[in-house]
Amino acid sequence: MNAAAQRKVKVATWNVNSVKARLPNVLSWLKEFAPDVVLLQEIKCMDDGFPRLEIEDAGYNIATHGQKSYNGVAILSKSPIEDVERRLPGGDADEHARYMEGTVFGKLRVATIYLPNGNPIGTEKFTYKLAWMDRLYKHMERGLADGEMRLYGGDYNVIPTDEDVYNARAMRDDALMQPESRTRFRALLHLGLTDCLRAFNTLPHQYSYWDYFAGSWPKNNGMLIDFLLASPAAADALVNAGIDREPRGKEKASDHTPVWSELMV
DNA sequence: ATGCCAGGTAACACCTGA
Repeated sequence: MNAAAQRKVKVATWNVNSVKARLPNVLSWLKEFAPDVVLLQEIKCMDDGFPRLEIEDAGYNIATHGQKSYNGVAILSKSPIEDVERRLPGGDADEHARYMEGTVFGKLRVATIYLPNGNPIGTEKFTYKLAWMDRLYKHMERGLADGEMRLYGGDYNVIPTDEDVYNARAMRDDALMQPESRTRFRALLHLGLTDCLRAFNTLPHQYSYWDYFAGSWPKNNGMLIDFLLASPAAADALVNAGIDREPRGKEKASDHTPVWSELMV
């Protein structure tokens, strides 16, 4: 346990599906939910297109790893963001902006992850997903060796079990459900990581994503694909976790909603 | 079985997403 715990820090991960299109939603959520650290995915803009001034005015420091049109990740923090690293090692030809990490509150190492979707299966997209997960495994294995407090948050694009989706049968050929994807996700946990949500909520059918079409949100036809994974030191400091469904019900909502946890740092 | 909606880019159509 962290005997010197001093401050409760609320960390959230949220795939916003374009930070520009979502700016009013993001700003109102930052004000209402008041997270200390936010891990964003799918900002869908380059670094110089990020709405930096508006989010700084809300009280956050910002680090971005942007890309034109697709992907892109960011870290927001009420503390300075130190020692930022923007590449997931091992993919020399990989130009996708899907990973970034930095240190917040002087001691908590956080990563924002936009794991490849991988559909359709049987194509190079699925091969890329699996290779990316293997790279993530190796990087986490190295990172966890120092025993520090780490949180790996993001859109993992994996449905871990059939109880994490509204209709497993309808999704059985989806890349998010394949044994190869699930095995690799479990392998990350077997490194010693704790799924923050599941430390506090073991109910089935807890969702973080709902399709835009076919009335998925009002019918609660969702899936759980966004996670905060804690290193042992961070897991020891956890005090709460959950899913904030409010943003998904707003006008012009992202198809994902924030997953959050609180820990003593 | 299905990208049914949404965003970006570009250009009035196509790509990507999960």
